[in-house]
Amino acid sequence: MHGQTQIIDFQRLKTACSSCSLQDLCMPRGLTADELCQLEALVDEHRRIKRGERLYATGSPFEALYTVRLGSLKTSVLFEDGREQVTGFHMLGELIGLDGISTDTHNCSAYALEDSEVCLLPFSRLEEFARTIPAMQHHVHRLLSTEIVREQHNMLMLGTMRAEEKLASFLLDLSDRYLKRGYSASEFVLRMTREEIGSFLGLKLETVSRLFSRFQEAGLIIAQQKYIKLLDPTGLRQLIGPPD
Amino acid sequence: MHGQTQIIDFQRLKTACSSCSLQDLCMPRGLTADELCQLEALVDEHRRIKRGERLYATGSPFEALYTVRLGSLKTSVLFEDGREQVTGFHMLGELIGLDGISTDTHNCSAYALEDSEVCLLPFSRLEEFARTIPAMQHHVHRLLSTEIVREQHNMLMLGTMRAEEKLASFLLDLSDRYLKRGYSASEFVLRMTREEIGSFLGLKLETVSRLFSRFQEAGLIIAQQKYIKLLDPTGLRQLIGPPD
DNA sequence: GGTTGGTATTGAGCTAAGTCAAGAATCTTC
DNA sequence: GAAGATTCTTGACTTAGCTCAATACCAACC
Repeated sequence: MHGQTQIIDFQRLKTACSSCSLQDLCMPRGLTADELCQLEALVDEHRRIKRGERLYATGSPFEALYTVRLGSLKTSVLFEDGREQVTGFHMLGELIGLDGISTDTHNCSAYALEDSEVCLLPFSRLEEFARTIPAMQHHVHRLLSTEIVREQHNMLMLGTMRAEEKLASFLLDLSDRYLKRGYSASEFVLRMTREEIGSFLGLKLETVSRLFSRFQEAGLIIAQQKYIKLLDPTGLRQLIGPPD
Repeated sequence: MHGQTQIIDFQRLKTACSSCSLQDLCMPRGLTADELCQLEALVDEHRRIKRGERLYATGSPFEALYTVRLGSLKTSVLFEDGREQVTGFHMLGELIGLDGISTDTHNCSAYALEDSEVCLLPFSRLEEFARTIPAMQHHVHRLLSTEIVREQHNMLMLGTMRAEEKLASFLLDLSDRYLKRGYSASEFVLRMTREEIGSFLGLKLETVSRLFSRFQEAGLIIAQQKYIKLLDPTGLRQLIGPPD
């Protein structure tokens, strides 16, 4: 079993960053061939995570960042009394684990929403690399800062939006991200449950479910369980705004 | 007027990082004297902001980070339709502006809550510095990551807490931060309005006001407008948890 | 291929927090 | 130090979203 994993990992190593279709998503543009080569040496492993399995847990030692290579994950923070807040859903090319740098310990947990695969970037090596290549250094700073901005948007969403607006912007955001990855922007299959969507949006699962139904009645979407089709993205966009 | 400002700034420059009481708060431990000296060269200016004035605006070009040297600030993100979400209140020694790295443009705005003063750290120079001193590089990464973790906590708060819990943890957090700065943990004057607290917590100002009154009736605090005294921090802490 | 357990939908009723509004306290400024 | 402008408090009422509960759907796995 372990032996087989080794073999698979070794094969995957050959399809490294330079030939990876997600290169643009997770790595900076404008690296020289030589620099790209060094970058490849950085990614020392791929890891497979089965649906529902955990990639890392809150409190576990931080060693590496991960980029989603296949599938999708969620990250969530836990409160002492068991309450959970999903802090993000992550798809192809997206980077996770940045919160671990702070204390050398992961500050959230990451779970696979479906069978997934991630690239592993040992952070100390990334730091070394960044020291020698300014473009890479700046890229790391940008990645961290972009995560801060993303979370600020989530705070805006959680703090100021009504349920309807939250779900509409959630769907539009997903749609956008699928589009950027070459998938259909109007038709997709959700990888997360109503409860996870609810947790992310600060709503209860029943509310999420009811809203899906309401959006469907209004002719904005088709929602059959996890299957979603956006019929009227403009209409969805118009939902976001002052109640009026 | 401008001349005078120049003189004052020049005087302040002399009380640079090496003799600044906030050194531990905003800069990494374990720099050599020489490194500290280089660090000082980095901070090229102090800036005074009067109460209510803006330090930087969303969309303005990002050039520098700022550390609070005196007073306090708030940062907030704005939604197209005018809704505002306060993303943080920042006091002595705290660093702001990290969200600007992402797009070379500020992604939130910063306003002084009282007459304040900040140290200005030009980011490109900080990057240069970080390239030569690994401890500094790691410190920058940590700062960014810590901001991510802070925002994750805010998301947890916004998404999962009841009004009562939000305000209790807000007060306890403030108390903590005052304590770390050598002020009283149990008695302080709020620098922000009920509306700003509400925006930060995802509540309306009336709700905040009512909660202050309720906490006071319950003997947990004394709240006379901006003056706050925590009578029973343990009681406040017990408010946070499942409704029971 | 039927059983089981997780997931989703929908309804009825409740409640925490919001809205609107009026008045009090405090700060600002001339 | 009086007038005006903010900010804060409190009350009465409304409502969006929650809770509880029952049923339906779907996927996984003997």
